Amino acid sequence: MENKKFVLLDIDYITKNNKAVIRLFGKIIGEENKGTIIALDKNFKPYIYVIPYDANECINELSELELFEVEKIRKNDVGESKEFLKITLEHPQDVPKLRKKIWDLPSVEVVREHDIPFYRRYLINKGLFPMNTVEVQGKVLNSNKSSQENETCIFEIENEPKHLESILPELNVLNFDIEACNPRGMPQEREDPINMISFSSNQGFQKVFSTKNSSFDFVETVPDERELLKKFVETIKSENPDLILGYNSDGFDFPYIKERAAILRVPLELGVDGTPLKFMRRGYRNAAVIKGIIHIDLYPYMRRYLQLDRHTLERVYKELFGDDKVDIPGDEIYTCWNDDGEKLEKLFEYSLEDAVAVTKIGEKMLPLSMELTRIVGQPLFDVVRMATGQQVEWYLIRKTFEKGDVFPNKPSSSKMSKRKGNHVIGGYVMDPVTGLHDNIVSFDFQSLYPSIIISKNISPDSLMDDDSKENCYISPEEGHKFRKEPAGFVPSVIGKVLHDRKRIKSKMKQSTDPSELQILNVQQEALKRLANTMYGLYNHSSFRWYSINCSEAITAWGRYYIKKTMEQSEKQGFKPIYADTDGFYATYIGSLEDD
DNA sequence: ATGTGGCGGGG
DNA sequence: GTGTACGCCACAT
Repeated sequence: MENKKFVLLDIDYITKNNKAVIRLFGKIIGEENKGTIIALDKNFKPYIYVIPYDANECINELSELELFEVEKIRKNDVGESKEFLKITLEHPQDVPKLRKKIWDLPSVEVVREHDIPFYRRYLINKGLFPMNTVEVQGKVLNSNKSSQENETCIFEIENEPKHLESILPELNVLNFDIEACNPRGMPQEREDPINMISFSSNQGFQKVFSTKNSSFDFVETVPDERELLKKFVETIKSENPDLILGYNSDGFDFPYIKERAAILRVPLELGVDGTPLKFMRRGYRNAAVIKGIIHIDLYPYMRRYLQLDRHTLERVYKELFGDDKVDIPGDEIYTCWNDDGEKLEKLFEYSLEDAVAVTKIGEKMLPLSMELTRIVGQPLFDVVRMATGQQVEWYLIRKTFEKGDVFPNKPSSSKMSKRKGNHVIGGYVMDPVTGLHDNIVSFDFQSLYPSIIISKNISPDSLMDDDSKENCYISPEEGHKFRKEPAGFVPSVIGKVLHDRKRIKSKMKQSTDPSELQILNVQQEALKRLANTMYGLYNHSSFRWYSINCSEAITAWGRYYIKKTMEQSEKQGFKPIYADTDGFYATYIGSLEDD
């Protein structure tokens, strides 16, 4: 038996002897023996829940199917205690195969928790958090070749989670960029070769591989494109990064490399387990996947984080760092490449600068996402590609599991389009009084909606549908009612998030260490993002905890409070001149009464 | 006003 | 892979 401690980078499962085996990819830190590790667990089985009309009849009907185990269990379903059947299956792929059959049984009302990818289920149920340290017991493989049989690990989480600041510097981040060109526009992967591949890492590694010569010593010349691609593979192997970053690498660099490598028959066995680069469809875009290395495309990421008119690498770089980087307009790259003097040299510089810019943007932006990863509890690869709403949803799913409850299903597409037809009145807006104003004062509610959710206990599980008017909060206008006790699921989660944030902010006041301050600031920003996203989700058609009543109640109370505050301010001698949702501006015209 | 289609970004 | 998810603007109806 070995004991190993490592940072959990990634997770998946493979099938061995018809059984699912979870693989945890990690990086050993804080020891001399740094390195990649793959830990295996074959003792975890998929399961789903069923709400039966009649439990015994249902067990009877289920016995026709080949299921591993069926068990009666009482659980809370959005505040309501119900009898469930927990059905354990042999293999994750049995779930999509059998759930429809099970759902169609006469004694089954509904199937629940049937759409959770196996690795996510594992992270949640084992209480594991990617980008945090994990301790495992058992036989453990070092990377390369996973041919050994019957490995088992028993997992234990470290009691004291490591601080991000002690993990971040240990991670090796490799950044890259490719150059190709075409006289008529965008290079075509079928005809135009790759001319350069640039690398830059957070450890100071900088190199450009090219099929042309240069006087720069950061350029290494190779005889042909085949060798260039081999260098690409070799560099990733020798640098052994934990993360690989690019800019539009999901949509351009990796697909281009894959196509060129296929044409030139260069194997792209980049994964730490030796598997090739592959693409996964994730919603409307593809994501390039290298097993065991976290690939992050900063382009879609920056689009979500920065509200800009354009998101070119140049534009984003200027926004973050204020200064311009060397830029060559797209249509001049062909001319530069076919010049053999100064212009070609400039292209080498530009190419490396792009990789360096990616390094710098990564260093600035990644701590926030790593922090979110450690809160949300899903892999960094997934978290950086998720909309905030999805991050919140996975966070709530984990919280539901921790509470011991069953979470809601995703809505069917018909339910979703029905929801889309519902419209909720937004925040109160008062058109500005035109003209120049003196003595302007601004009034702001600090996180108005999260506060309302907590103080009025607005949650699907505390929503009342009976006629009683006892012990509840009644919303203005529509008159939705929320039980005062017990604390609802969403309010208590938001409450915890805001409480954690408060704790971090007070820690910030005591700290003077700039690097600690920076990390703490990132943490509180991550928590703020989560808290501020939650209210709007009640009105998102695909949200598992969707509730039009909750949504209406929040904005109704919001309008009520801002109007009331405006009235109060008028009594104190202020004249509101503009209001929007959670704050207003007013001019001071003096006390109305003499005193 | 509402529906559908295309695009971003990469060289 | 226990999958299939963006958000905005242009343009047409």
